[in-house]
Amino acid sequence: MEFLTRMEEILLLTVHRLDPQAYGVTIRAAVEELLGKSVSVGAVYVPLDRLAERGYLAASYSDPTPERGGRRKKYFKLTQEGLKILQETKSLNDALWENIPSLGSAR
Amino acid sequence: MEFLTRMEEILLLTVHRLDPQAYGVTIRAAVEELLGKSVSVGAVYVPLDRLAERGYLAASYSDPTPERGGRRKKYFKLTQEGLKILQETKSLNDALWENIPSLGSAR
DNA sequence: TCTATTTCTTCTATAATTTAGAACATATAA
DNA sequence: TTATATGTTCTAAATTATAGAAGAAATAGA
Repeated sequence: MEFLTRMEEILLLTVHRLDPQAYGVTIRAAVEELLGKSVSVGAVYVPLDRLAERGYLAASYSDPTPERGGRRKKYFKLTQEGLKILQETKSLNDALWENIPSLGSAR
Repeated sequence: MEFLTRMEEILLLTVHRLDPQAYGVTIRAAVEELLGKSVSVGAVYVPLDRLAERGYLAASYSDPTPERGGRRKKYFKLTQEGLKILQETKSLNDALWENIPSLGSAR
């Protein structure tokens, strides 16, 4: 099975969660909140574009909005392929963590 | 939070699961079974050594065994640090996948 | 108007990680 | 003493992640 890197998993899930408000800035903010640390612009935009190239995300540009600095945004959305790979990733995760009692959640 | 790459997660969990029989060959076989595909020697040994360098795994060499080709083995075991980072990884995973109902397991 | 400021994306160089597989070492079998 | 099996080490190449400068386009305010 072809598997996602961790950053790819994080980004796909974040896009899914933010839908339909997922674009660079909101995605980056959500990832920073999740990880509890700052993340560079490149650390988000570069892999996002790669995920789109691979067909896991579809990108579309919005019109500019009438706000100061309101440039057009590049919105991302999961494709069917993206959903599929996420499901496979979940299966892998479940298999990986199955029967690991001694690591009970330490949230 | 410092987080594990996916391969690191897979390897730490595999070592944990195989304990006390975790050495290169058994680890590689387990990973191949998990992923359902063949994995090169380097893809396993290189990151294993890095995990040991970082203190997440402890390595120790066994004596050779009286079998044809029975060379000494390099056994790996999780350290306290390794357990800790796995627990943190589990927390991250739980947070990531929380409230993603539409991706119900597709095992 | 024209300059400042804001929002957002693109670009690109570097670092880090993964991967493949050749090379090497050493054990028993024949 | 040569063949074969089991294991690890080494290293070059490919892939991925990261930082952050640069660029583009919008409104605000003088």
